[in-house]
Formats: sequence, C-alpha cells, structure tokens
Amino acid sequence: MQDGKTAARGAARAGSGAGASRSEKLLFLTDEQLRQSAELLFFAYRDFTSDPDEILAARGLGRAHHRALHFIRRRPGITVAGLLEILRVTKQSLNRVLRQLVDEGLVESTEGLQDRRQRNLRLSPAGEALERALSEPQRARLRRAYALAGPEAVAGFRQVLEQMLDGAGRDGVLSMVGSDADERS
Amino acid sequence: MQDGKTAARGAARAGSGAGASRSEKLLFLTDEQLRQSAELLFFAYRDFTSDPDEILAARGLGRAHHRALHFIRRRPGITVAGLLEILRVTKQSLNRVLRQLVDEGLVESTEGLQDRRQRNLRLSPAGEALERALSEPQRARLRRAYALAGPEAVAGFRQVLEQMLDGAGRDGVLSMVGSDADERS
DNA sequence: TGTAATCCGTCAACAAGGCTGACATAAATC
DNA sequence: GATTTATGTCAGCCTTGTTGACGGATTACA
Repeated sequence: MQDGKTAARGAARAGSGAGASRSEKLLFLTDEQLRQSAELLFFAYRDFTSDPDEILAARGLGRAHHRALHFIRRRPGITVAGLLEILRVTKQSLNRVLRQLVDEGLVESTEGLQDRRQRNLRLSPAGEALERALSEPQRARLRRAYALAGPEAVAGFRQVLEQMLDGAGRDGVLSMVGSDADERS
Repeated sequence: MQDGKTAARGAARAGSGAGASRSEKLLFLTDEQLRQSAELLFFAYRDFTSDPDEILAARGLGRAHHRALHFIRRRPGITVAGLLEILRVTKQSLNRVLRQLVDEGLVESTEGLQDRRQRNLRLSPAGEALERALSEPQRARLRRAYALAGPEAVAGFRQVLEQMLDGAGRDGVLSMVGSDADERS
C-alpha cells in the first residue's frame, strides 16, 4: 500500500496486533501513517465546516447556532436537557445561543406537555429555511464526495467513523444517526 | 456492528460482483441520509479531538498548541508563513501560540538559512515528547477503528475524506499527507 | 544605490463561544 | 411540606479567533 518516505521513516511496526480475526488482509500501519490519517481528517473536517460560515456571518450567527439548528431539526421537540447532552456544552453556553435563536424567531420553545418544566424545541419555518440553507453546501460536498468515491468507499467511510466513536456514547449516537424514524419531517 | 442498521441504510447498495466500475453503481442518498453522515462525522470528530484535552489542560495549553506541534513535527523546518497557510489563521493568532511554545522550550525557532527574514520551526526533544503524548490516544483510536473496520473500509474512509477536500487545496493537502492510499483519476 | 516589497513580531481592541459559580423560579416528586 | 428537577440568568473568566496599525530586518528590484 504505502511506502516511499513514509515507510522509510517509520520502520517501527504497527502496534495493532489483535490477530487477523476480522480480515485475512492485515493492516500494517505505522504511527506516521496514522498521523497522516489524522491530518486528512483534520483538513476534511475543516473544509466541511467552513461551508456555512458566510451565511452564518451574514446573519450575525456562528457555528454554535448551526449545531443547535441541526439537532433541533433532527429531533423536533427535543428538550433543553436533551440538546445539552448531545452538544456536551454547559447550559449557560447553550442558553446564550438558544436565546438568540428564539429571539430571532428561528426556534420555537414550548412548554412540555407531560412535564411543564421542560421546553420542547422545534424550528420555525424561518428556522427550517435557514438550517436548510446552511446545510445544503455540506450535503452537496458529501454527495459529490460519495459519488466520486463510490458505494464501497462510502460504506467503509461510515464503518470507520462508527468505530471511532467513544464506546460510551456509541449506541446513543448510532440510534440517533440510524433512526429512520425522523424521516417524517 | 459493520452492518445491521447501517448496511440497511443504503450505503451498501453494492450488490453487483460484476466488473461494473464504481462510478456506475448508483448511490441513492436522500438529504436525510446525508444529514446522518454529517452527524456521524460530527460525533466522530468530536470524540477524536477530545482525546488529548486533559494532557493539554494539565500544561496550560489548548488545541491550538496541539495543532501547531503536530504540523511542525510533520514538517520540520517549516516557516511561519508555511504554518499560517496550513492552519489558516492570522499571524497574530498563530504568534500568540508560537510564542508560548518557544518560551516553554517546546519549539525551536531558528533564522532561515537562505532567507534570514524567515524562521525555521522545529520541535525540541521536549516538544517531540509532548506531541507524541498528545497524539498517542488519537492514533490508538484510529488503530482500533481501522482494525475493527478492516482494510477495505479504511481505504474507503480515506477515499471519501480526500474527495471531501476543497478542490483548491486538495493537491497541497494530499502531497502533505502522502496520499497513496488510492489513485484518484 | 536607493526604494519597495516581504517576513516576522507585537500592541491594542474586540468577538465568539467555551467554562465555573451562584442564584431564582416553577413544576414535579416524595 | 420539603426536596429534587428543568430551566433561565447574571457575572466573570479563558482560549482562540479577528482587524488594524506599526516597526525592524532583510531581500528584491529599478
């Protein structure tokens, strides 16, 4: 697979023993090769997240707002606590963002039905429109990359990403990512 | 974990064993499915970058320092301008980080040989040690994910990431990350 | 040779978006 | 009735990004 300066540099063997249980083909990955993967991930994610920035800036919002809009759209009716758990930020930090979104009429916050202490969050039509505009360049980027790389590559891409998740939250993430239940938009 | 809900999702629509080129196999991806990919990428990257944080915090440093250490290690002798281009931040922002690293003896800044206006940056032994400690949990995460997902998945992972890069900087990035995991075009 | 451009460093001010701590209120629970 | 829970909010701090301005050293050029 790889050689050249890379292989010359890390004559050190890959530390991943584990035997060839999963596949007959072994992966010999030097630390340097793993660093290259980390770097690739860094650049890809940087480019990916850079897409919506101009739109956000034009409205005086930031990435934190985009994240909130994204997850509220994906889980309409989510509570503040639920959003806190997903985003892993403090309630003070989230509240600052949420307040702006509500004030600008992008997010609707309604009293919980069973528990009136809670707030159920959902996007207003304007919020939906903005979220769509923000995420469209990202979807276009993924669509294009997927088309160029092909179905097997896409399957591998998703498999590796899933395995990279923290074990603790993996089930939660995968159930969310994998739930076709929210196709009802 | 390799399949189940994920495979059912449509990433794996690659049934044909014939010689059909990968671009001929169609990908039917709804916007909702693309959003799921974006979400998965978000969670994976979040977990990935969370690894070194405790070590950094213990030394009073942040992620910006880790990024600088990483790229200086990968390109020893890089100039300030080169690092600026990679990180895409302002020189004032980078300088603040770089100054700390030099002050703490983690980075060595020497006068350029051909052009004495430039500074050539490299890690000191202490800087190498810190960078290694910071990146080790990330490499371990990748090693494990790669081993579990298998070689084909790894190849697909890298292919998709490469296709996600901005066209403008793709060549530069790929030459830096030593791309030979696949042959695009 | 003199002038302009370049590379780097720095000061100042500011903003986004994290954080902790403290406190308040309404509603649910025990 | 007392306590816990869900949420909101004030105040202040930190990191890391931004603009704008300026200066010194060095190189490139007319």
